[in-house]
Amino acid sequence: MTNASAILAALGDPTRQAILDLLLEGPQPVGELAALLPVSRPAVSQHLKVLKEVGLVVDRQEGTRRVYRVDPTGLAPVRAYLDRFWTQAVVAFAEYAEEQADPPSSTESKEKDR
Amino acid sequence: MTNASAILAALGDPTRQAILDLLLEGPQPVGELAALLPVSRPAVSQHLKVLKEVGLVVDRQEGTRRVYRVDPTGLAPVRAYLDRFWTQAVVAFAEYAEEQADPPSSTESKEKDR
DNA sequence: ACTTACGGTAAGTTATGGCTAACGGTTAGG
DNA sequence: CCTAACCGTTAGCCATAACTTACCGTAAGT
Repeated sequence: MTNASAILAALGDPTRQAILDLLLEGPQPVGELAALLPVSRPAVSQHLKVLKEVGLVVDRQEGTRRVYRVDPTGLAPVRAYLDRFWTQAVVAFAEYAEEQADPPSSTESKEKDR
Repeated sequence: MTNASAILAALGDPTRQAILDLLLEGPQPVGELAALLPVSRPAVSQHLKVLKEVGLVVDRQEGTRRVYRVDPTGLAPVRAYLDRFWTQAVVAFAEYAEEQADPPSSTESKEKDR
């Protein structure tokens, strides 16, 4: 499942975010991406390697060029992770709120509520 | 809305991920977090500062201690961003697949399909 | 008032990661 | 077969950010 942490780390870099944004327009070869970005072609290659390792993009040999495209399924782990995170956070907040509104066994009227 | 890129960058660091995971168990003071992590207390403070700036956590003074907890709403921008990303990726893939299955106006039988 | 506990901040060091330049490998085309 | 286009990989440089140590402020407790 390519640990969600690794995917988040990959998504953390702004250049990789830019590459993914470009690939959202459609599949593109490496040279094309490099031409649209303020970094060199090898830099793009390295970023694509990272993105490929975590499963966010897939590549395809096309003649002498290598065309990359985003892999929709690659985002599944992050979505699942964030969903878990979301529900957990809500639960934690609910417990916290309840604990605030309904003090179980503490001095009841020590501090004013409003 | 604290740009989604900034939140993703914050989520990229493994130590911050660990801190957030701990905070999912419930609100905790800084010292408690530092005791559970392989880094010093100031390091935790600095990470909490970053997490707070992007809106992923909120803090609350509690006596001499400062208790942090995750803010569920802080994740909303990332969820929105990833949702957009997801649908875009699916669209891009659909166009790509269609282009593969139904070559519009290219040399039709130049390469073998199967 | 003094002390203790707790945590944010600053300064300095270290390490990680992104970038470029150079090289090599592969594919198509003449 | 030779050349040109395209791209992955390596080595090395450099910037950033993660970490520690030290210091200072604040809030209780005695």
